[in-house]
Amino acid sequence: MLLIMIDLEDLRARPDAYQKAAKDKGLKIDVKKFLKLDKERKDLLGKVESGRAEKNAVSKKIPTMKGKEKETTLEEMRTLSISLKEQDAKLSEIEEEWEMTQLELPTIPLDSVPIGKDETENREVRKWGDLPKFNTSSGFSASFKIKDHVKLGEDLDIIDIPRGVKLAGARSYFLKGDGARLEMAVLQFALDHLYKKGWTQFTPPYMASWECLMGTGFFPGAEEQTYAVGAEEKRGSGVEADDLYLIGTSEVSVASYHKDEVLKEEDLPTRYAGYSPCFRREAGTYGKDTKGLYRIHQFQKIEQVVLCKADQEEGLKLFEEIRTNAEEVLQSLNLPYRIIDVCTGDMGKGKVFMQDIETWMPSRNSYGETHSCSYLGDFQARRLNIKYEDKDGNKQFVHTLNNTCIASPRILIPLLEIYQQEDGTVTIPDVLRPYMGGQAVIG
RNA sequence: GGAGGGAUGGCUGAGUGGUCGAAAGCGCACGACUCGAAAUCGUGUAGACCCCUACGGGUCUCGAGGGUUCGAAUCCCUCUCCCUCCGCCA
Repeated sequence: MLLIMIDLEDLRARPDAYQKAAKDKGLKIDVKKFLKLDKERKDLLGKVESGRAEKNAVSKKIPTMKGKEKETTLEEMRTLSISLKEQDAKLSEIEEEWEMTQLELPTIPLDSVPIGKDETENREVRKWGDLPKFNTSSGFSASFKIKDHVKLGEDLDIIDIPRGVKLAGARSYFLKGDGARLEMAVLQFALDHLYKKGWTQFTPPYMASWECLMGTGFFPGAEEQTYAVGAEEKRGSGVEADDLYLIGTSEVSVASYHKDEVLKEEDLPTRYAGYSPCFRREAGTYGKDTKGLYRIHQFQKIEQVVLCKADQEEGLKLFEEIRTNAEEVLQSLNLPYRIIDVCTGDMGKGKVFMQDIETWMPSRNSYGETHSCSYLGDFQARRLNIKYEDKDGNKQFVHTLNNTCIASPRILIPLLEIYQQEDGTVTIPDVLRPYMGGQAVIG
């Protein structure tokens, strides 16, 4: 099955725009070289196809032939067959590279996206909420001794990192008692928030195939970041690996829900809320964010996944919608946050527009990423082969978007640290109390 | 884990080497009939890629990959998935 992951016509029409996008996103892609390969493929394909056409035509006539004519024709056909096979092999070789290169090609970001090489060039858009009073520019200094979430968790016996590490190695943890209950409460609160707005809740598979990881754009690229299941057992001779992978976000499963389907326009946009544990190897992050629950191998997340019409205006409207949903959750919890325009170098090859939400974390004395909102145009839809039929009966690729609604335990960092009291207890935010049997305090 | 059966177009389902990208039925679209509708009749109805201004033409696809053959839905090998029965089990 031939994979076409990009709008080839568009690429052929304006290669410079793609080359610029690649450069801005920091990708080592030579668009000219790809186009050369593309042409090579096309030329050879033409040859191979006309060869096959001839073969097919003659083959059709063979049953009507007799005697010597038949003998010589068969002999000729045997020779033709062999040379066709050689050409086929060469074509496959070219197509393999052609497909692999396509997988690396970027989408073109919106003009409004800041151009920059990494996260240091992301741009703050706006802030919401007042920073907690006990926090000053020098970090913790207040009328009482402030604790970070690790100390709070330890003292309250609601987070147990040492035992997590004992069982499963670095970046593992237990939530315990009210800590575990608080996590469930905040997750359930976020789910209900979406449910009230008509969103459809999903508990998806937590394992997904290579096609899903590739289709959502995580592969190639994030292999090192992904846990594979059954990797040692390669079977078959297909090009696709048939391992399963633990998902790093339910976006992988939920966006793949309609893989290879043609949807009806009136069914769009879909508003899907995926709940799942998320697994990340965090390879290559040794020494980074080693303390506490910020960067860990396993967490839980409610993710918003939207499929919509191939219309940028509508896409951006939905982008606002899903970002607002997340903001509303943070506002209900009264957690200060800011919105960040993610720059080209930090956004990933498939993204067209991306904003992060960062929530204030006293122990870091800074905002820390808690949400990531993305508009991917038809990037995922092409890879996943998800189309819709518009009013005129034309089939088009959908556009996809996604945003975190809430991710835990990272959100527990601001939650515990900001709501801590002088007596060492933690006040439970009003909106979460119904989910904890009316409980008001952890202490 | 043991034993069998299966995978064909939107669906049901025929097809065991060429006349098959594929019967028939259903569904759907258009047309005729009708005041209108139902029924009936007629016509059409997979996708991807390539060539072409267009008309049109070509290649590939019958779960996936490979093989045999001039020629494969059909024969051979490997894999995947689904179903039924038995066992086990949250």
